[in-house]
Amino acid sequence: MTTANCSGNEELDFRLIFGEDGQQQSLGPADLEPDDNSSFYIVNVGQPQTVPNQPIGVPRHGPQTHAPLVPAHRAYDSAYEPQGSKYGPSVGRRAFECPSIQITSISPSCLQDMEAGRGAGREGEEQHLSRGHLYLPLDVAYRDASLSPSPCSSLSSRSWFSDASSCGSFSPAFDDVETELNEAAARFTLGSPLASPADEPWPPQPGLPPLRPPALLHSPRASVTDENWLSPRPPSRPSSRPASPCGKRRHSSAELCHPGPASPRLSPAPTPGASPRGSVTEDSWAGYPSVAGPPPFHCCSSELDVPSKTRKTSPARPALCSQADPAPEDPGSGSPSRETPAEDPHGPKKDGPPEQFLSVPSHLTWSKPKPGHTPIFRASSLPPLDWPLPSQFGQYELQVEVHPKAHHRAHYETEGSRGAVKAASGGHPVVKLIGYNEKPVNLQMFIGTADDRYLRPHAFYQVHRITGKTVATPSQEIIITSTKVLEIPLLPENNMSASIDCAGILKLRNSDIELRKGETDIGRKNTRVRAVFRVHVPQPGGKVLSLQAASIPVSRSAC
DNA sequence: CGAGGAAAATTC
DNA sequence: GAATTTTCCTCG
Repeated sequence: MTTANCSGNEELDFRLIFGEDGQQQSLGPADLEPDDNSSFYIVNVGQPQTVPNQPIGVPRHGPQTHAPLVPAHRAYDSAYEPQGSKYGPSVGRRAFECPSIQITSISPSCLQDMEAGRGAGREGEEQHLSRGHLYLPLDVAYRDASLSPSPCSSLSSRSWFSDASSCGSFSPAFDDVETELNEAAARFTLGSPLASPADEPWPPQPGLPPLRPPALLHSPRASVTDENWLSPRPPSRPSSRPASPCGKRRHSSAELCHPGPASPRLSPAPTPGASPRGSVTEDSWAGYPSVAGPPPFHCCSSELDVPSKTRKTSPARPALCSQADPAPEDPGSGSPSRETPAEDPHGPKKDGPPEQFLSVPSHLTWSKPKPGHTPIFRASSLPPLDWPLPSQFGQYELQVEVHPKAHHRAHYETEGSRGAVKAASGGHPVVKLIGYNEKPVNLQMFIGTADDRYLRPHAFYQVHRITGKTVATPSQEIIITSTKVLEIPLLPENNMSASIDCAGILKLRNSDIELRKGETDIGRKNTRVRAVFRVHVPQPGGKVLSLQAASIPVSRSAC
């Protein structure tokens, strides 16, 4: 059957192959290209693509336009795939909650069954998933078991699957860069909450490899969206402290996006019955259905499965607001990957988010940049935020010229902003793109883990856009696979350099994030973060060169 | 708004 | 009970 071996953290060996006859076949890099004649596919390998950073002024279109706002991070869980899913039906990218590879051998008849089972409870699904399917329930327990809390960088639960290096086996397939890299990722990243099967044609469009039938991808349960963001937060701190920030005098900027009292992003949702967890985490964001309207919050959740561990304080939690700030400024910098609800026709649908399968974190397969890998992507298919990228490639280099101070106190939603991250020198961090000076490009920034082995969006922290007279650098917030990303223009006239004086750090409550379905990291003592910068440099042929640079670790992000 | 500090609440 | 996390208060 399907086998996914994770030997140690360093070595990950995937052997997932099954033919129609049920015989195991070996899967090699070359096998990454789905064969129409074969009925097996690897689903949800990799992460949803983020939208490429396009030159300022150029509106982005793409996968990331869905508007879910959730705390960033977890790219792996963010189901997200190139918009339009031209590669096939969109499967919730979060098809799998845990790292795994699902191989499915689907026959036409089988598809029907599955289709029938779609929408049914898990039980029903399991029935349909027989041979050739590795079915991994999303049960939280599953992840917990593997969870290895590692305070510092949230390697924690994920450490088991380990470092990217472990995925070497798949890497080769992507060595061919621009050619197949994106396609492969797109094809194998089937799960995308954004595009629900319902919206996507099935079978896949002609010419495209058949993908897993919607049924397999669909989770009977609430979509990621519902479960996370939309869910109201469980009341916590019954006692003296009022639950949510609502009653408090201070509100985070996030509130701007939130209609209600709840904080903008993570605050509890007002709607009763919603899931207790709803946090702004990445999961939730990604799953947030695109609603017309800027604020991708979710105020209501259908998710009933409420973790026992909940915070009593806030009745509901506000969803992360991707565009809390419309970012009036820098209109021209159209962010490619903006996940504005309105922009994402394929945004996550409530009905669509598949969560019944454990997803295979992208890092599993592409954790670390490999020497031979070319960080060139199609503009329409940018690498996920947790995808390792080099800081330098050829003549280009993204460099953090001035690093932030080693210490910064992040603010909670319940507090006012604590200002932008500063540099040790007293100024602000400075990032520069070397080797390119042709036209403006967007510099993306998000808060990542301090984990040296696996840099990815931090589950407990989000970048926070600072505005005001003290801020000279224009910026705008976008949400990419549930991670808040700040976009700052790098202009030729400024030597493609930018002073990051507009980025603060928002601390999400541990309880909110940890309760998130699928979340395995723990927040306690996980207080080190890094500012991660990315830039997508336009290349001939509609491709972009993606570079990434991270700052030194910043600790005590929360006080 | 941006900080710094401290009390209150949680966790371990 | 100690360590941490969160929230509340104050001040400039």
